[in-house]
Amino acid sequence: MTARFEAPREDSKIEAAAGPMVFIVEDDVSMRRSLTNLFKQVGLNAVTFGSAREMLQSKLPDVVSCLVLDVRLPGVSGLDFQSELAKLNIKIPVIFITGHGDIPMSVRAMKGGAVDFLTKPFRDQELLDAVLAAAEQDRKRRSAEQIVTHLRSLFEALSPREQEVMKLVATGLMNKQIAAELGLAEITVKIYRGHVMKKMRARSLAELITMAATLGFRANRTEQT
Amino acid sequence: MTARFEAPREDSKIEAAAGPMVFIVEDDVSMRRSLTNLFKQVGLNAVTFGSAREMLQSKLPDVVSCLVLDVRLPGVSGLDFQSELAKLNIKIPVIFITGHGDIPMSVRAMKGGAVDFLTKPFRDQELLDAVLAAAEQDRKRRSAEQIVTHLRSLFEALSPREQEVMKLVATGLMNKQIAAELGLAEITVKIYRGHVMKKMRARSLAELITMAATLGFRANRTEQT
DNA sequence: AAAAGAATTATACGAACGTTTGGGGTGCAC
DNA sequence: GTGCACCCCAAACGTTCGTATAATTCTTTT
Repeated sequence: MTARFEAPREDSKIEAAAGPMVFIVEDDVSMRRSLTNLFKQVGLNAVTFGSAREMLQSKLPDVVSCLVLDVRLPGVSGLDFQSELAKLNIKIPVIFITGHGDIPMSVRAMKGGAVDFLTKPFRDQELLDAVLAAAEQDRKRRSAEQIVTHLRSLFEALSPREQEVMKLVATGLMNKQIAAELGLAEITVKIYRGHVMKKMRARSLAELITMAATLGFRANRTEQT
Repeated sequence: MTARFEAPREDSKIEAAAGPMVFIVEDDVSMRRSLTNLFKQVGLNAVTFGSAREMLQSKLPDVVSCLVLDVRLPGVSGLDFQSELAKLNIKIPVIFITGHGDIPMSVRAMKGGAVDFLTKPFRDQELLDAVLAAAEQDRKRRSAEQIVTHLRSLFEALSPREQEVMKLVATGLMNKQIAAELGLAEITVKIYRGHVMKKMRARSLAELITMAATLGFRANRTEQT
């Protein structure tokens, strides 16, 4: 092991993508500070906001993250903010903390998909456990979502005809039937089908069917509702 | 609106399979009675138990149902009972009711998958709404489960060799490759494959692949964990 | 205007699939 | 021991699939 050049360790501009991020929406300044300290101590990247609006206005980085949210906030309440995030299709896992909670509040939060609902005072470890669980949940969701996003982009790169053919192939129709359905010659369908396999990078019909299923094309009447 | 004959309302022997059933586990006798009355009034079939053990000992009918569960019970607590049901793989939706609840309790219940957590006193309508939602949830779960159960029974009716072939077909292998994998002649694989299609009642490869996916056979590395 | 890509079809051929017909053998249950 | 299910294979034939070659038309991009 001779001494050699290595990539510098202090390139703090890259580390943004390192660990999970924790967003904190909390109006109480001292609480905010203590939360931030807690997270920094265990190496978590924490970013704080004083209100829901503040957080919505800043553009959130696209990394594994979770949200520690106070229920009682100036302006929109934490619970309403949770609904709002859902409506905006922002799927960040939420951990509520509150000093003045009640049961209906916690139930509403949990129904809304919250990871946890902690009442002050709580032990640091409780919050950290919740944050870690939330981050893990977000990581899984992202990795699943990334797959369908990738597939969708491949699919959208298909020509319209190719897309139609792919859908019908996934339905289980034969080339002949697809041709009839689309008013084409069978040979044409075969060619588009070949394009589909190449462009979707499917190495077998089984893979293509699986992709189609992932994209939400239903093959048969296996399930509904 | 002329008077006309209608199906008789009193055929109580058939109605067992009619609507959803509501199980009630509650030790307080007067509460039990009032709950029963409430459900009867809206045409729901209610069955009560005084404790968790009582309910576990009676054999539950296999119909759409839900469980209204008091948190504070003699013997096992409602929350422990919920865990126990999960461990026993009994997936009945649970609605908690309690007179002496706190937030950690409700959070644990909701994390455990409870549909709702109501504190006494609650409005009748609140409980009814929860029960209806729970029943609907159970109905969906059952209909989904029934499909995989059916598929599994078809799959298990295959001979061992046929099962192996089906798995490999679902993987996207060609007959030739399957033959090599299993040390068979290609023609043999073709024949088993034909059996698989018939016995699984698949009318196309696409359907078979979908079935295999439903049964949990993964085709490619599309997703994990 | 030329290039590029889409949509479309034809002819042709080889590979893969599916089924039928007709055999072999084993092992178990009645 | 006869029947039955499973296991295994072959020859043969027809169908379906996949791809290559080649061509026409249209639209869009450069």
